[in-house]
Amino acid sequence: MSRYDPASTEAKWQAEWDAGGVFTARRDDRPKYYVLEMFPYPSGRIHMGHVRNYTMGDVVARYKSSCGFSVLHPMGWDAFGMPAENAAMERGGHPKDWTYGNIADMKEQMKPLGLSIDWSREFATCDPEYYGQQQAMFIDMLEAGLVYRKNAVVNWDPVDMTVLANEQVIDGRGWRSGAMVERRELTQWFFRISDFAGELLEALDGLKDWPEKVRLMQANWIGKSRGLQFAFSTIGAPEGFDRLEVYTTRPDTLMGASFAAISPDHPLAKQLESQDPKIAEFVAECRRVGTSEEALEKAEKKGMDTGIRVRHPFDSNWELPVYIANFILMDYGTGAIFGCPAHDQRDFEFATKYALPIPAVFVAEDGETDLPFVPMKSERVRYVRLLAGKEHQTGDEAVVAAIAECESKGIGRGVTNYRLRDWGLSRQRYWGCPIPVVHCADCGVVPERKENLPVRLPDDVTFDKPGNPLDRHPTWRDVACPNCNKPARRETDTMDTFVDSSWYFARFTSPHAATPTVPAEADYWMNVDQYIGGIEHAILHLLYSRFFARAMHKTGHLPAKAIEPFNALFTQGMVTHEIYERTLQPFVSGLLLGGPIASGPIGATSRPEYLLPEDVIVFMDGDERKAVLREDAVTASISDGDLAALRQLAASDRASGKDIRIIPSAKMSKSKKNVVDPVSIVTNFGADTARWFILSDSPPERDVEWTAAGAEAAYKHLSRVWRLADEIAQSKAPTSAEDGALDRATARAIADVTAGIEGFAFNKAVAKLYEFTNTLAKSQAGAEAKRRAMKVMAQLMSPMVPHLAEDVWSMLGGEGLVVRAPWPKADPALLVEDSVTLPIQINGKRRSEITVPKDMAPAEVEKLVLADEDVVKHLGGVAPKKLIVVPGRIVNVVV
RNA sequence: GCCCGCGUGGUGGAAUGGUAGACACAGGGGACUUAAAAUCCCUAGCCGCUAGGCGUGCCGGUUCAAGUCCGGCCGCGGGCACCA
Repeated sequence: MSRYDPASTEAKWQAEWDAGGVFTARRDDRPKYYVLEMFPYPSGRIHMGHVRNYTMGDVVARYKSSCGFSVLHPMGWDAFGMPAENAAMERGGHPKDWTYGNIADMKEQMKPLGLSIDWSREFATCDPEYYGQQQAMFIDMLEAGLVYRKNAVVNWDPVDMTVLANEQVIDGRGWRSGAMVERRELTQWFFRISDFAGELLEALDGLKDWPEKVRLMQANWIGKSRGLQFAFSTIGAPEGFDRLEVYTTRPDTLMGASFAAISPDHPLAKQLESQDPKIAEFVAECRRVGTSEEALEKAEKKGMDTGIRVRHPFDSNWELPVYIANFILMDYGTGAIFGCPAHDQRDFEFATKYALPIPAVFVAEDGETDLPFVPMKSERVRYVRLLAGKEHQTGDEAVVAAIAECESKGIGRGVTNYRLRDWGLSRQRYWGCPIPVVHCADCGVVPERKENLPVRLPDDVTFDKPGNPLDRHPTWRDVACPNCNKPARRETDTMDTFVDSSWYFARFTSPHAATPTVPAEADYWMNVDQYIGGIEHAILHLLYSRFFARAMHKTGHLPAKAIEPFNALFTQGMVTHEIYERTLQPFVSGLLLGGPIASGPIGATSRPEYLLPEDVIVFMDGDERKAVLREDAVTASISDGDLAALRQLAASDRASGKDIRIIPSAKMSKSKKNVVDPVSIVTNFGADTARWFILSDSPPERDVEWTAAGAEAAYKHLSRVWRLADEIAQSKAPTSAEDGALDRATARAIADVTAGIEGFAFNKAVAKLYEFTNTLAKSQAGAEAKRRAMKVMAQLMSPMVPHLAEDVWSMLGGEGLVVRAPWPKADPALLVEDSVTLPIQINGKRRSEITVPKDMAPAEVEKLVLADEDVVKHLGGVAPKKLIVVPGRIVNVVV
């Protein structure tokens, strides 16, 4: 072989690794290291986001393996979910066939990437072997009181007669029927995650190796608040509603109360609804908004006076109206609030809209009172009545004082509240894990017997009409009660797919066991030492997994040490690409009369058309980047490099209105066609090029833009390393005076690349490898010194570009496979520099520099600085006021 | 609407509060070649002939010293509980 040829060598090395069982995880006496990337949904095609995710995990896995750890690096499939059902509805076929077909396709696409995955542990969440164990745990959790049933609202499509996911509701309408969506109550299963709210919040402090922002997002999501819960006494309310409980985080603003408001889902609202058609109409209108918080918050704030009044707790003569308002959430607090327009933006808008008073809470000595959102002129501001005479202080203190005062007067009590709601897991869909219970007229809800698990999804279902096919499958649905054996109905709801992904990491420790986990295996492998995935999972998936680990511990499926299952978390950025768009001309029959079309699109029927990156040629026209259709260039026999011809083609496109616009980079998406298929990159350049490019340039946590130029540059660099290794392997140069310098550069490279990998700064590790390559290529050292350096290069590159590393290693006669070689260590003696160059600033501006021995005393440095020619020139005879010497870093002369 | 993050040359980015722009892409110049590709070398933030000045989204502050810390804006992105 005389040139870099990934097409032939990559497959060869992969076969050698497989044959040697290099990546099979083993429980032994080495310390273990568990690396996990968030497992993929089997959509059918891998995309660059997957490549980035798995490459990062692979770097860590291979690096840790070289460092002497017994590494677990598994892969599986998050295989239940709506897309499979949608595919069945649109194209026919069965979700199962679609899903397993996609898994096979994706695995085939992933294999050539050369990932160090232990494929013997692979599973899909839709395997009965997996979801059967999930059902067993559900039953355990039911017995442990961690699951319960209650009513909850869903999006209901009244035309299709089916439940819709939030993403299937578009502008308040069902995505297929177009009908206005309604909210409807169903009895559903819930996990008691809110019981763990305090614990899940406090434990965040211990997650030192999680990104700060993820911990903050979770803390905000859990939303701990301290407030006052108290009851208004009501006037004119229906029987049983003589008190109205409200919760407020701002009891100090109680004197600013203007109205009370309840959620449309509040029991009082429901009671009124049945009595008053006008209220019924309003509540129905409120329910036409979707269930998502975003939809509720963005909707126009509306309310309706119920006619009921409540007495202010501080003054029984002070009456407040009770509204039903569409922005009050039933799930938070008591589903009822008091409105304080002077101190809450939303309440202010509401009060303004319905002409309600805006009472003051504070008063200044000169009589100035607080107006909504206008800073007060007076500095000393005191509360009115409640907390009377107290100066207005920071929020927390005032709240604590207000709660104390209210409690002392017998008005309510201080309570701690959480925003976190229980996790509703019921889904009215087929392609999910069946909830293993049976509904019996006599016995109620009865769990399925464990020996009957798994409750398998039936295969004979159709998707020709909307709704859940399990509901209309009598032989599956109608069963005998496991308790009394009388005819009963199986639960037809399935579990939220988040349940599947909340414990898969634990299942990987014993993927095919007859119990959910095996103690010895879970003890050895848990926790996940490094978890890697997208920031979009920062809240839900990670919070649910943290809850599930606790629930699994309570039910005996995980050891206590695993209740925080992910020791370290890394959230990677997205892969983006620029977008190529042009205006698709409407089809015009006949001749376009009247000569050339002047400019621009024709009429209103023009619409944008997106083009795949592979179908365009991008080039520079002066300072401007332009693009033409590759097919047009080929037709006109224009080569990629013929700029003049490309410019001319672009100009003629422009004249005819079919010029291609380049839109700045955005997340790769099918609809915008700005996707690059990893398979074609691997086919054309090899896996190592894809891996090298995706690791270079951008920091892993940030978005990376895929560019063809960048991919080619990566390939060129790898080719250069290959040639350099080839050259060095054949070199017979004698030892030289430069050998020592190269050894020092090698030590530096080991230290820097190791630091880059350890710190999850792969882009910096890559940059250091570029530097090391440049140094080695220029070095005049002897053959032996160069071979030493090049072998270290192979080892340092091995986690990132493992195939090329094996090539280089074998060319230089390295022993065995580099994948099995221990990570190189830098000789500390070679890392020490004896002298240091200090920049000299005068008033913060760099004017000169001096090179001094590393440990020179600051006083000595000062003398040299003041004697420096440039310093003397700049000072112009003026004595400096101050001289700051930061040893080893910088000198600043202040005049 | 609420919560979170990000903003540095033409581009991706580097920089324990201490020389802003490492490394790379694209660009410019050169060598090699009949020519091209490939490869190698040099160059390069902006303004200025130079001296020098200006520069990390904008405005202000702290400091001997600010991309980095603090306050206020602007712009872009992610999440919002039935998408995975």
